Amino acid sequence: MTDKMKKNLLDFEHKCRKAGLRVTPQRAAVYEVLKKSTQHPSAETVFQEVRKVLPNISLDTVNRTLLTFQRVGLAFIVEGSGGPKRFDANLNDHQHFRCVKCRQIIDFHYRKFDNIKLPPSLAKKFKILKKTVYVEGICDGCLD
Amino acid sequence: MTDKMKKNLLDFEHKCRKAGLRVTPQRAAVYEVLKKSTQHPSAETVFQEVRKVLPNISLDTVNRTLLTFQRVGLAFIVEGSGGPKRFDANLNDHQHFRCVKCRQIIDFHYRKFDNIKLPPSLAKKFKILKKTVYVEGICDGCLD
DNA sequence: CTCTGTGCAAACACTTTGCAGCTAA
DNA sequence: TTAGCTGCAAAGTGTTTGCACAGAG
Repeated sequence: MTDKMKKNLLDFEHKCRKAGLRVTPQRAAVYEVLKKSTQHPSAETVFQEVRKVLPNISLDTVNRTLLTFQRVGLAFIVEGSGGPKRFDANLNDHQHFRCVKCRQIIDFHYRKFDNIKLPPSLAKKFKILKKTVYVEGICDGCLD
Repeated sequence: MTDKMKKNLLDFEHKCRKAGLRVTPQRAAVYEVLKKSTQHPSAETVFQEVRKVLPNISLDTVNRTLLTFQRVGLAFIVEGSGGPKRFDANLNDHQHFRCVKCRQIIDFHYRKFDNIKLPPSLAKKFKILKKTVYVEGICDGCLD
């Protein structure tokens, strides 16, 4: 085990205790993989990777661990992922607000967001098809 | 049938022909529902609604119709929806670029995006938890 | 020792595919 | 007439849940 891994483990243990979670080899391994990854992996991808270290871990554990991490703030779920596809016939320029409670998506339109300037490095490297501002929160109906 | 519905139907027929699609009652009904909705419905939600007009339509047809609409540009799939959950342990400020071909998500960080100002009407009405810029396109690896 | 976390299996939700019959053009 | 579309059924992918046992505290 490298020094860096030891340090990460200590850091992880501290974060777990703060959240009232038990420190298990499975959780440590999942956290290691997630920290190292820059690809925003799905549960399946994390599972494949963690298996190299803990061959007996189950996909369910990975799933639950990731959800637990998200619950206590050790990880995020990438905006909008999971759940069914959502469709939109509004072809006009607009932005989306998503309520994390009722999963409703509410359109809004703010003129200043219509022509966002991307960093040149990005615009040069990739073919850009769509750029928008995405907002997440709790809607008025769910606030009560 | 109201005048507005007639007009929409004509508009829809025109768009279909331009895309080389046949005009079927199912497609017209799905399009009607999607146009009217401001909620970015899932296939299931559209299905429930369309059923009131065409009781015999199947969920599969709704699914395929929505995908067809997206293919020919009559509708969009809301960013990131569908597919498995994606996780992220990067707690620092950053933005996401998603490749529509390989579904990879690439982080980028542009300082100007760190403190986006939302329209006051939105900030007043909802509890905002997260705001970010979201970019979709084709990554360098998929461009060849 | 106790109670949380894990692994397994089954159920569930959403999507996709293959095929036979129907229908818009 | 005929290519494209629909409905049904089955299979595929991803997620969730219930339960018995194991292991962290």
